[in-house]
Amino acid sequence: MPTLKDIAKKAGVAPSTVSRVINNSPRISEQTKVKVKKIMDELGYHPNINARNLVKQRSHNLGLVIPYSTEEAFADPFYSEILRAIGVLAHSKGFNLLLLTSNGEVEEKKTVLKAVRSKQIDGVLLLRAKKDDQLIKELNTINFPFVIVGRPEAKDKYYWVNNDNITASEKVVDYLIKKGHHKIAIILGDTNYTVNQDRLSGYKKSFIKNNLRVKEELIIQSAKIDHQSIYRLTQNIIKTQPEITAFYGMSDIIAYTIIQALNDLNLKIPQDISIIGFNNNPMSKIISPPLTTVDINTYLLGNKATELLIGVINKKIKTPQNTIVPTKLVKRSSCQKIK
Amino acid sequence: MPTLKDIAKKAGVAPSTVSRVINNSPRISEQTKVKVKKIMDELGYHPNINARNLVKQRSHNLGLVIPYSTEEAFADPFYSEILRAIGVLAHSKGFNLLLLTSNGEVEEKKTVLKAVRSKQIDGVLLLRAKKDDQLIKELNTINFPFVIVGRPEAKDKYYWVNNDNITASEKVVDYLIKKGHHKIAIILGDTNYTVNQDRLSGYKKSFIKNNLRVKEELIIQSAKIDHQSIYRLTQNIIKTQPEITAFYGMSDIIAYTIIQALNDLNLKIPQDISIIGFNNNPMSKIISPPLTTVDINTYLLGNKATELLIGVINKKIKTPQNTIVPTKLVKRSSCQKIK
DNA sequence: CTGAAAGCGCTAACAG
DNA sequence: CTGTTAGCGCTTTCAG
Repeated sequence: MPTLKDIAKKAGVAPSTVSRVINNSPRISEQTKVKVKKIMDELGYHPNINARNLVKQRSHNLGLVIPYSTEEAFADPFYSEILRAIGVLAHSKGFNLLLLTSNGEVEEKKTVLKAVRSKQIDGVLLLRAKKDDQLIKELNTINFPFVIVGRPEAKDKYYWVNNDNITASEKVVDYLIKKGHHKIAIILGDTNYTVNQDRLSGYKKSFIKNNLRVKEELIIQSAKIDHQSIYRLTQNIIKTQPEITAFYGMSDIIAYTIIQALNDLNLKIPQDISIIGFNNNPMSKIISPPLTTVDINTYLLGNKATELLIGVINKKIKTPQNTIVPTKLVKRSSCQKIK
Repeated sequence: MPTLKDIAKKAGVAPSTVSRVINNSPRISEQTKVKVKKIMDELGYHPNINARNLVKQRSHNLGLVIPYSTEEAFADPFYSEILRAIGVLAHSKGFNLLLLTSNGEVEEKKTVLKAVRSKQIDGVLLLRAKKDDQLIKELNTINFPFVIVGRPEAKDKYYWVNNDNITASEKVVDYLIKKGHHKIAIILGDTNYTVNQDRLSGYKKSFIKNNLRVKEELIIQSAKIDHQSIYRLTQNIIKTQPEITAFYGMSDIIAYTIIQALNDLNLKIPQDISIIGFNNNPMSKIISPPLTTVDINTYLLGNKATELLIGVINKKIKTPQNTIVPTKLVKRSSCQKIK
């Protein structure tokens, strides 16, 4: 494998000249540029990226933090989709993606900080925001570029991209209420995640706005959101509170399980009970009945976050800012009017 | 940010000693090791990975090639799941994952080879195998470590991990035939991918073995496997050939769409038509009716492939070999006996 | 426009 | 067991 020096020697120029050709420096004659390029092609030369990173102190890698790879979380198509969006933009801007996987909060922090300190990445994309997030705090104190997909607690201290989950969730419930539903059960995951907090706030806001009482017994929080847990919770609550007319799942994945749990009790959707989800996974239009849900524009979320991060890395963007990606209620046939 | 030299100076030892401490060299006294480590902690030292990579000519990064990020492909939970498996093992062995995304065959090859030649990765994991695969050939001629998840055309030239798709597919069809189905439509994607070739072979083998004629008009191949395409194809074929009693989708994702397309024609699954899929996505047990499918053990597929690749990288494994991961027919309620 | 030379931060002989 | 030293392959002043 030839090095820059080999090229220089063969071309009869100095290494610095070759370097200038590689980096497309303007102060170089067209003639030598062509000559050097030809020899690079001949010898099949490719710059060693580690050498470059070492002197430039820059890796052109973006670190990607996905919630600890529990089976459930990772299986959510939300991550596939946002990964795709991030990948496309990063690639077009000359950045690679480094997946920072881990299986626990402590290990996650370690893994990320190691990549940061060892200069393996130029910035971090955090695909989640939670209460009292140690990783966020640490990255902030060392002043390392990072962007959060989600809402951090300190809204104007960080760079972030998010939906307006509160309003979107409020509209979901407005929609159900307008259809005559008053007993709406909501099932959500760990409220340490701000996304769950916000969607719950929206739920409550709608009730209050519509002069209805928020019934705590209809709010089902569960740290575990695997299939089995949700399945059981759903069946329990519908048995103890058969007056429920609608279920609101905090993600489409959760909604799917709710549907199955109810079907297995011989309840028909939407005739007996209405269901609504959140995220608009590709699957949601396919299942039966097609699921009414909120499109959160996952692709744009990833795209904007990546753009923002690259801006911060390149110091084009210097003050904390955020982008709100619009959402849209997608009405399908899993909800029905109550007489 | 302190460097190795800073540590050496402060500790009053040579740089090489510090290096030995970092690399856990045995020929070093416990005493100095403790002393140096203390100072590393004090100054918050972390080795610069680019410098290390440069001298070691090793990056400890695994390149990951996912089929061109078309919306459809990436949304398949198969990729989330295998990514998780790969991530877990890679991480435990001290490797990071570099996502090599692209949007087209030519660009893909470029992206991967650039990462290879610039020494950014130590090995490549290919999550697909296709006919006349240029990337595979190129990686092979430059003798770069890579492992294929899938069956390459030249079976004993490469390192690969796969299911026995032919046999598994044959058993799928055996199962349907045993239930009395003779008119079984199969819907599959691009047959340039060996996975599709194999699953089709299995389909044919079963028919022949059972002394039934393979009807070409029941084999529906489509390069595009997005929702809309499959939906239309399904409705077309059932209209033109209403004698079909079962559909076999080459992936669960395809099967979901088939179900919807048939439901929309007021056909009941499994009463009117039986459906079977392949892959056993997490969703498949949740939808209604729960889908009969083949569990391909995605996690093990990823795990074995990663293990193999790391073995090749570390030169523990030197001759082409392959692993077959077992599959299992998962019987659920989307298939029914014909009278 | 081009060259010489120093150095990014680390490892690996080789000596001792 | 530890120190000295010469690079790994590239970029970047500084001269010219």
